[in-house]
Amino acid sequence: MYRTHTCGQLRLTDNNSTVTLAGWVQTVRKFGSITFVDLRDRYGITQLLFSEALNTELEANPLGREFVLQVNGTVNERSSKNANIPTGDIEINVASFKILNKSAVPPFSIQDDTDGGDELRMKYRFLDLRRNIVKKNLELRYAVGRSARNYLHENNFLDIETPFLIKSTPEGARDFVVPSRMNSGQFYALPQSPQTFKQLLMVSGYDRYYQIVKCFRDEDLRADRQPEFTQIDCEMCFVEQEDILQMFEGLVKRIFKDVKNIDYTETVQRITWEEAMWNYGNDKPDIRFDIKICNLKFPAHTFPTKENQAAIINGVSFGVFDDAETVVAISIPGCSEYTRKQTDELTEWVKRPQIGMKGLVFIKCNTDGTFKSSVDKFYNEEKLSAIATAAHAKPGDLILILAGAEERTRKAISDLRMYMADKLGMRKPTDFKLLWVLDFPLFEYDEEGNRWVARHHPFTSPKPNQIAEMINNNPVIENAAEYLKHPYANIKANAYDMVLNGNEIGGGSIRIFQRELQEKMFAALGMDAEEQHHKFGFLLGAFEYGAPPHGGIAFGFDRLCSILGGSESIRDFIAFPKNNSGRDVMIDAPSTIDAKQFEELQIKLDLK
RNA sequence: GGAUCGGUAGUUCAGUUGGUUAGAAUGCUGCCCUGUCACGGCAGAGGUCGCGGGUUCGAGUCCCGUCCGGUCCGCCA
Repeated sequence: MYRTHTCGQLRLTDNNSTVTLAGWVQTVRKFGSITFVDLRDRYGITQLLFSEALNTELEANPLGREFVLQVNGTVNERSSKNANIPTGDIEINVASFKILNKSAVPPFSIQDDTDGGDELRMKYRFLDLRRNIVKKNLELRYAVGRSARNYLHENNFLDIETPFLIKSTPEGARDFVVPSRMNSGQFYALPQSPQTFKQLLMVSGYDRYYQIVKCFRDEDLRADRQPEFTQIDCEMCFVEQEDILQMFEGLVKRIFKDVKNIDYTETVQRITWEEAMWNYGNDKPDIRFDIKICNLKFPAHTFPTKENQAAIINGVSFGVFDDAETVVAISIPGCSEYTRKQTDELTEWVKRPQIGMKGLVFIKCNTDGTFKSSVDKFYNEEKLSAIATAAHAKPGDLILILAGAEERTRKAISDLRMYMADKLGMRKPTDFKLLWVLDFPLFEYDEEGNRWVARHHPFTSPKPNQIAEMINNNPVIENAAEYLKHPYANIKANAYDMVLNGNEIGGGSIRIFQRELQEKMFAALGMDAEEQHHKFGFLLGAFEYGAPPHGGIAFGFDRLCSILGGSESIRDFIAFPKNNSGRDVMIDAPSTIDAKQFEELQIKLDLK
């Protein structure tokens, strides 16, 4: 037997018992003829005492960091206790020991505050995973998965596996492709999601399906994006949007309870996509802090249901605003005393190429009720006061105003809003605020191809009252400049995103289940009948055989874990992640394959 | 495809206006130490300054190219 207890197990109540422990040497502290060793395993650290009697043997078999050690000895109460660790009251008085394996000196320290950089930690990920902090993240991941499975199981969902080797249908993201040896010249694709399979399962009558499943997308990476990632993928029959929202609000609340012991009892807020863009400039707003955009001016077509406040800024000859398509403002609480240096810094920030603004207008709403702005030359006290009122600014606030082209400016004010909130500590990682974003546009206009593309995916149904509008209109865009006047531009999707603290953690839709509508959708995306048949004939065919109304949702499992764990990066919640260029630096993948493999695949490499 | 920051000892980093023998901390090695737990003390080893080219009397430092890594934009139905 290698061990009787783990290194996190023994307490004062075990005093005087004889035990055997096995683990890794964390540290060796030598004091002349006695030596302390911290022995570590997954469960904790236990201090070992090698007394004088073992000194000779220890000198003949010196211990180093990360050696695998087995010891036999007696549990003793310590003379000086360590309150920082659960086993701190006791130590093992070692009677005999055995080095089970030696270790090379690790290239970085195996501690919470390691001296290792990211690159090194990834190269030696198997050592990095020994660190408590990474282990905690993987434990959290397991807890989230287990909680989700319990909830879905209790609600009668069935976990069904779907294939990884499937057909390439590059509608959205690029597919990873896999050559087939037995089908020369042909390729499988790895699934971007099990979308069509779960819909076919609905046709088969498995009315509640889920799967915690790997998905693959051959796109560029980010801190929160990996080429292979995991989704909690769900689908249900005989449901409307409201049923889905209820069910999966419940799932996330359950995860909060099980994993973070948070009672998220309030109803999850809901806003439309249009409101999100209007108020936050973003379709996944962080609503933990109450800063909303004031629209001083914007193109009338952008948010047709709202009126803008252009009257306030008009009437003076200020070219920056007059020439801009959009003028937007946010009011930052308590920042009216910003110095010239601080406002200059903000101006520099919005002028960075990634934000791309030409400048920043600010109005300081002084606590004495006066105003001081960077546009005093153009706007008198009365005008500034009107702007402040429109922006819901209070005395002591700092109003930041951006002007420019609609899309860029709206994104910039959204980024600025987040930047200021970060700066002011308004985005606490321990606060959690959920939000449903509803009523997305069904289509987006692709300028390059002068055609419609599906905003969510081509299986998403339009709002029920707009189905006729979709079927009865010709999707062809005849006047590219006025594409917004096309009936399709106003069709809303029966789709929903769940947003947590400014991150999209899940998204889904009620699906199309009628063949005619699905064909119309494919046609709208520019697919002729032949292409439809080639790519999605199996689905259209299945819709002929009693397809029930259905819908679903998929949650980004890695991202959800990282947010619950309070981290920006999903990499620390994945045991073996890829780096920024999609490489696994530990096993050095991807790599070339040998000539024999090419031969078997009947593939000749001809790199450009 | 693009922007930006970085690459100096095993590791994390500093390195001034281009100027003597490139430093610190930590780790590592050796010696000392019977109550430490970030143990302590003394001594020591350890460097192709990512790579290639250029400017210069002289380059870690300036310029060009390139490779690698981080972050972001595009992209991610």
